[in-house]
Amino acid sequence: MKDKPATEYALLGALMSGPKHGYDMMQYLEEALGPTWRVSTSQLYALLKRLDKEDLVASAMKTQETRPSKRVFSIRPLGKRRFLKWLNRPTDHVRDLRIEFLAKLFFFRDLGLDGGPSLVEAQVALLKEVKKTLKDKIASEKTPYKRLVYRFRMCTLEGWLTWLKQDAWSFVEQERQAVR
Amino acid sequence: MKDKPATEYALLGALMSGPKHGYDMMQYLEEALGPTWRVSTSQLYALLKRLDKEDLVASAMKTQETRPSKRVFSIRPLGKRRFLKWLNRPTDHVRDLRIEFLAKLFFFRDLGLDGGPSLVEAQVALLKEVKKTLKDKIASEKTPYKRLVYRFRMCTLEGWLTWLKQDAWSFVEQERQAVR
DNA sequence: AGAATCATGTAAGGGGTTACATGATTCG
DNA sequence: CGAATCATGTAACCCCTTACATGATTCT
Repeated sequence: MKDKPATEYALLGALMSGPKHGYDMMQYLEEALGPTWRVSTSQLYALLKRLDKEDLVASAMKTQETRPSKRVFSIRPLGKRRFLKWLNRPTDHVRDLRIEFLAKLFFFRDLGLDGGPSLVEAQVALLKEVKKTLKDKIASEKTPYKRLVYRFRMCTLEGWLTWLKQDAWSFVEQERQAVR
Repeated sequence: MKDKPATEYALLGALMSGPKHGYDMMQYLEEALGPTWRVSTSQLYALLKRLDKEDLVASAMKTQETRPSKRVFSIRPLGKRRFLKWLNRPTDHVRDLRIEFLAKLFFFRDLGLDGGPSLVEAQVALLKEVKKTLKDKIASEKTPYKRLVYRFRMCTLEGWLTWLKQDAWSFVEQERQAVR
C-alpha cells in the first residue's frame, strides 16, 4: 500500500476545514499537532508540490497589489476521499500509534466528524489481536533476549490499551459538542 | 551531541567480542538483535567505511588463495571507549528506548559486562523524572488534545516502568552466569 | 547440475533536516 | 528605525531502503 509519507495526511487534514496558504497551514499544524507532528517549512512546500502534482490539492495564486502574492491551496475531491479513508482506518503498524493515531483523533474532533468512537474501538480490537499473537510468541520463545523484547512490546501495548479505554474514548465521545 | 547515527553502535558492539568480517557481523546482528535492530547489507558496508575513516575500527584484507579475500574488521581503542560510553548511558530521548535501550541490555549480557543493573536503575530514575514533569504539564494543560497527548505519553511511560522493574531487571541480574 | 549461502559492494531514490535566500509588512 | 512576523521557497546533506551486480563455494 506504500503508505509511507503519512505527513501528507496532516496537510490534507489542515485543508479539510477550508483553503489555506502555506504559511497558514504551518501555523495551524504547529498550533494543532505541535507536540506530536512537526512539519518544517521546507518539507511543507515540497509536499504541497507533490500533492498538487497528484491532484490531491489544487493551488491558486492570489495576487494582491500591496503584498507579495500568496499561493492558496484547497483540497480536491480525490484528496478528501484519501484523507477520510486514512482517518477511519486504525493504525496497523503499531509503532505509528504515537503520531498518526493521535492526529486522527485530533482531526475527528477538530472537524466535528462522526466515526471517532468506532475508530477507537477498531484500534482497541487491533491491539488486542496483536497482544494475543505476542502472547503466543512469548510462550514459545526460548532465548532470553527475545523474550525480553516481546515483554517490552507487551508492556507498551498494555499501556496503550489503558490509554485507549481511559482517555481516547472520552476524548472522542464529546467530539460533537466541542467544535471550537 | 549529534548522536543520530546510533546504528554505528550496533556495529561496534558486534566487534566487541572479537574481529569479524562484514558478512559475519550481519549474521551476528540478525541473530542477536534481529527483531529490534535490522541492519541491511548495504548500510552495513557503508557504515563500516565511515567507522574506518573515523578510526573507530580497523580493517585488514585477508587474502586467501582458494577463496575471494575477506575484509576483516576489528574495533580500535577509540571505538571501544565510544561504545562503552554509549552502553552505560541511559537513553535520554525517550522514543529511542524501543531500539537502543534493548540493544544495550543485549550487549551487557552478551559481552558479560558489569553495569547492567546500574544502567537499568539509571533509566528508571530518568523515566521517573520525565514522568514527574509530564504530570505537571498535564495538570496545567487546558486544551483537550494536548492533554490527550500527554496522557498517552504517561501511559506509555508507565508501561515501560513496569517492564523495567519486572523484566529488564531480572534480565541483567543474571548477566554474569549466562554468557553462552 | 542447480540451489543455497558466502562475501562485498554500488546506484538510485525516498523522506526528512538544517541552513540559507529573499523580500515585504507590521509592531514597538 | 529596527525587530518580529508574514510568506515562499532552494540547496545540501543525512540516514536508510530497495534493487542490482558479481562471483566463488558448499550443499543436495
